[in-house]
Amino acid sequence: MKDGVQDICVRDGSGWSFAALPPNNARDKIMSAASFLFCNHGFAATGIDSILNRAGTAKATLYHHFSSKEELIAAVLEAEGETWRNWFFGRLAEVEGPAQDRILAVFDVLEEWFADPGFYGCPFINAVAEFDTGNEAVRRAADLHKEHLITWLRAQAIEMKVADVPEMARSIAVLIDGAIVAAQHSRDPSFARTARRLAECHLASIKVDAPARATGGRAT
Amino acid sequence: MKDGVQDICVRDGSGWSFAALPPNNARDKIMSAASFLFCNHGFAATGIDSILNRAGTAKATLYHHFSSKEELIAAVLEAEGETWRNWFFGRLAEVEGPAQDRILAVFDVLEEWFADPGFYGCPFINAVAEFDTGNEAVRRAADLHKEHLITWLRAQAIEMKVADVPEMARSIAVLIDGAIVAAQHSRDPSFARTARRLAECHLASIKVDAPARATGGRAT
DNA sequence: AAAAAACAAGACAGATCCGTCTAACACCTG
DNA sequence: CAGGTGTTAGACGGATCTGTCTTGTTTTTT
Repeated sequence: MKDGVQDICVRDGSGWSFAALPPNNARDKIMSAASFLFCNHGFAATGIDSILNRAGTAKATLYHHFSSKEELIAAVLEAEGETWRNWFFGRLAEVEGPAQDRILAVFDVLEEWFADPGFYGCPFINAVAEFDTGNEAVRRAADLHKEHLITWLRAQAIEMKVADVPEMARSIAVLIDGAIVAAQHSRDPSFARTARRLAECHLASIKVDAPARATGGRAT
Repeated sequence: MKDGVQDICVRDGSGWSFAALPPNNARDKIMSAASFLFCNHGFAATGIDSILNRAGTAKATLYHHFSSKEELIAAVLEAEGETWRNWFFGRLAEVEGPAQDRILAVFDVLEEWFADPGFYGCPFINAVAEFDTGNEAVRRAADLHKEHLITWLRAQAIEMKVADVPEMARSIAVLIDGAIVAAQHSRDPSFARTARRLAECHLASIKVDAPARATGGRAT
C-alpha cells in the first residue's frame, strides 16, 4: 500500500460527506484527507505522512492546528459525526407524515448511504472496533454520537405515544447498527430494506396493545 | 500502553474461548497471545514484540510457524472463528424443541457471550472495520464466518417451512450483528434481549401468513 | 545414541512512525 | 512599516516496527 495519490474517490455520492465543496484552507484540507484515509484504511494504519501527502500540506501546518495524531483523530470523528448527523436528520426532516413514517424512512435514508460507492461503514463503529478499551476520547465521541441518535429516536417514540419509549429506541438502534454492519460486510445496500421490514413488524406489534387500533393495514 | 505482562484476564467466562486449558506448545502460546492482543488492542496497533512478550516465546519461533504478521492475523481469525462457532452452535444444539425455539435461543446464547467480562465484540466485525478494503485475506475469513452462520440460519428456516428462507436468514443476521455492536458499544448485554424481542416479532409475523395458524398466543 | 526438529535469546537491518525544529515565504492588520 | 499569523519544505531524532540471522539449547523422533 504505497503512499501515492491514488484513491481519488471523493465519496460525495449521497451528498452527505465533507466534499461538498473542495476545502481551500489548510486545516480543512488536512481534515478532509485525514477523514478519507482514517475511514478507509484504519486509524492506526494511516500515518501522518500519508495524510500530509494527500492533503498537500506541510507537516508543521498539521501540528500547528492539532497537537497530536490522537487529537486529529478526535477532531475527525467529531466533524464526521456532525456532518453525517446533519445530513441524516436533515433528510428525515423532509419526511412528511406521522413519526411512524419518519422512523421507517430512517432505513430508506440508510440505504441511500449504503449505496454510496465510497461507503465504508459507520466511522464510530469502526473506531470503537479498532481501539476498544484503548482510547477514551474515541469512546466518548462514539457515545455522544449514539446519544444524539437515541435522543432523536426517543422523540419519535414519544410522539407516537408508545408504551415503552426507551425500549423502542433501543430496538431501532439495534436495527440500524445491524443494517450498517451487514451492508458494510456484504456490500449489499438492500440490508436496509431487511431492517426496515423488521422495524415495520416491530411498530405493528407495539401498536397492537395501544388503546386505539386505528391504522388497519398497508403500513408498507 | 507499555509492553508488560498486564492483561492477565483470560476471558474464559462463558467457556467459549481458547483458554480452556493453557497451551503448552509454542505455536499455541503464540496464537493465544496474538488472539488476545489483536482482539483487545487492534491488529495494526499490536506489534510482534508485544505478542512475543506475552507468549513468552522467541521471535524466530513465531516466524518459523508463520511467514508474516498478515498470515498470523489470518490464522488467528480462522481459529477464533472456529472456536467461537463450535461453542455457539454447540450451545444451540443443546436446545430441545422446534427450530423456532433454537432461533430464539440464539439471542440467549449471545447474551451469555456479551456478559463475559472479556467480551470485545466479534473479531470479524472488528477486523473488517479496521482493514475494510485493505486486506483481502481478512475479508475472506469474515465472509466464510458469515457464511457458516447464514447456512445454519437457513437450515432452521427450512425446518420451519417459512416462505422466504433467505430473507429470514438475513433478518436474523441483521439482528445478531446489531446486538453485537450495540452490546459492544454500550457494554450492556441486555441488547441481546432487545434483539430477541425483535426476532420473536419477526417470527410471529411470518407465521401469520402460514397455512395453519396453530400457535395462538404466548410466544414469549 | 544419533539425527532432526523445535525453541530461546537477542543482535541486526531497513523501513516507518510521530513529533520537533529551522529557515524562509506570503498575507493581512494595525 | 512593523508585527503577527498561516504556510511551505524538509532535515532530524528517537522510538518502534517487521522480518532475518546467528548461536546454542532443548525436545522429540528414529
